[in-house]
Amino acid sequence: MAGKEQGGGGAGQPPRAPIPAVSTQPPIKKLVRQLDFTSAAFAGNPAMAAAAAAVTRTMQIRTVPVGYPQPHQLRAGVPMGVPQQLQPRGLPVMRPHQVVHVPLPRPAMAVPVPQARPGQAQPVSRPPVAIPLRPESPKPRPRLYDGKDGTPTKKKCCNCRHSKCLKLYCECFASGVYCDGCNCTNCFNNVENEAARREAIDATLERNPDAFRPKIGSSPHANRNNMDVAGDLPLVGKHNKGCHCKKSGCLKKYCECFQANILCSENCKCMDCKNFEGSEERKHLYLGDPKNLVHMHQVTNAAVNGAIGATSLLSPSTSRKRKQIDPLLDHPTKEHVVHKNGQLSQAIYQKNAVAPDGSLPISQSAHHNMMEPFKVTYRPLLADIIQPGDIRELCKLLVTVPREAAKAYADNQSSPIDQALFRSNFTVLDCMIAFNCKRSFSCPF
DNA sequence: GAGTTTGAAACT
DNA sequence: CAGTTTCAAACTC
Repeated sequence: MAGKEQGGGGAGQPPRAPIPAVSTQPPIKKLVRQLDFTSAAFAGNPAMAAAAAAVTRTMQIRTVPVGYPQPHQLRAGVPMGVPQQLQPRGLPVMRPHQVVHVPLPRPAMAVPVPQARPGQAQPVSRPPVAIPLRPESPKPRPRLYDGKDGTPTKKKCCNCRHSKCLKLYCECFASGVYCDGCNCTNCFNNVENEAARREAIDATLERNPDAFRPKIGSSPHANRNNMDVAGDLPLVGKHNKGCHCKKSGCLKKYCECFQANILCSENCKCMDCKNFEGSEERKHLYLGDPKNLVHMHQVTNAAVNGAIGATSLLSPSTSRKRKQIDPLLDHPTKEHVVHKNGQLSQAIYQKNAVAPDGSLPISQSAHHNMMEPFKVTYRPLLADIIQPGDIRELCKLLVTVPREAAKAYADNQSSPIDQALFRSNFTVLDCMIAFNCKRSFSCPF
């Protein structure tokens, strides 16, 4: 009701507290020993330097810290919304290009950020995440599925008529952006109506503290290696609330899961769902329309790059939705399937496994009350980018060039320590390569 | 572009 | 929490 929506405390608020100290991103965590491919050891060998640089880039990709969206994903550095634990009644605040440490309940995505108010304690129980605030508008939270071609696009224009663009019906409002150039009527989602907007935000948050959070969160079960059978694509994250589709089969954009290019999960309460791993309908949908494949690739690229949340890249995911229990595995509840801490035993991983039909490895999850145990497979992050042939070429390069370089280096009277370091670097590197070559590559070092 | 369908959000 | 209504996007023609 309108009265209820007016209930917030927007007007007359005390001045906002200053934004916490400008942050810098924490140092990138090194997952493996960082190899110094830029060292002088390669200075005289362009080919080697190039190969080393390529490997270094690969390693850097792997070492993007969890919870840090890429800069382009932070176009949605939105000042609207959320961390209720921090700011139950948070309001949008625009500050020019500032970065704020914000405790996030879920370390996955760029989340609209309310600014702290004076007198409100800043909980410290959650790791801070740097989120830039921008001056002009609340920018939308990352939407991975904006463009019809899958390209993450600038925000949509709404066509609201009755909601004043102050309800979640309005995509702009829901995304945390002012309406700008929209086709809406009687719009209150603008600077001129900031007070009303604040109240609406308050009311919305009152109804649902997570209202402005990304709907597609990083699933604790999400698996970066979860590849789509039909589209040969990773399907990361899952809808936090799940969809409730009845007629669309979850294969139309009415379905928020489908729209976000994720599979329905156990969170969903949909009927006649066809948006699950292995679904023939879904497979045909994508295979039949190359544009959809492009869409999925583009969306996926954004997701893998962190828009959905890096954590989704690190843990197994729910990707397959099934409504029957695997008779071979009689787990009565999902708790038996999904570990409480979202982790799965390493034992159930099958590295580089391939589905029986020759398709890419699939991950499985369950649905609703009828769960199927995970049979998660593992795939390297770049498995579909770097092909085995590429690896072999790289291996050749890394075998031959270093030998020559090592010889030249040794001949150049380098110190034993330098030589040892030089060799040790390639031992680690070679192990990585050998792993990616499915152990078909014998380490020459 | 108008009308219909759909499902999320809002409401009771 | 479940059922109903409202709403706007997605879809169809």
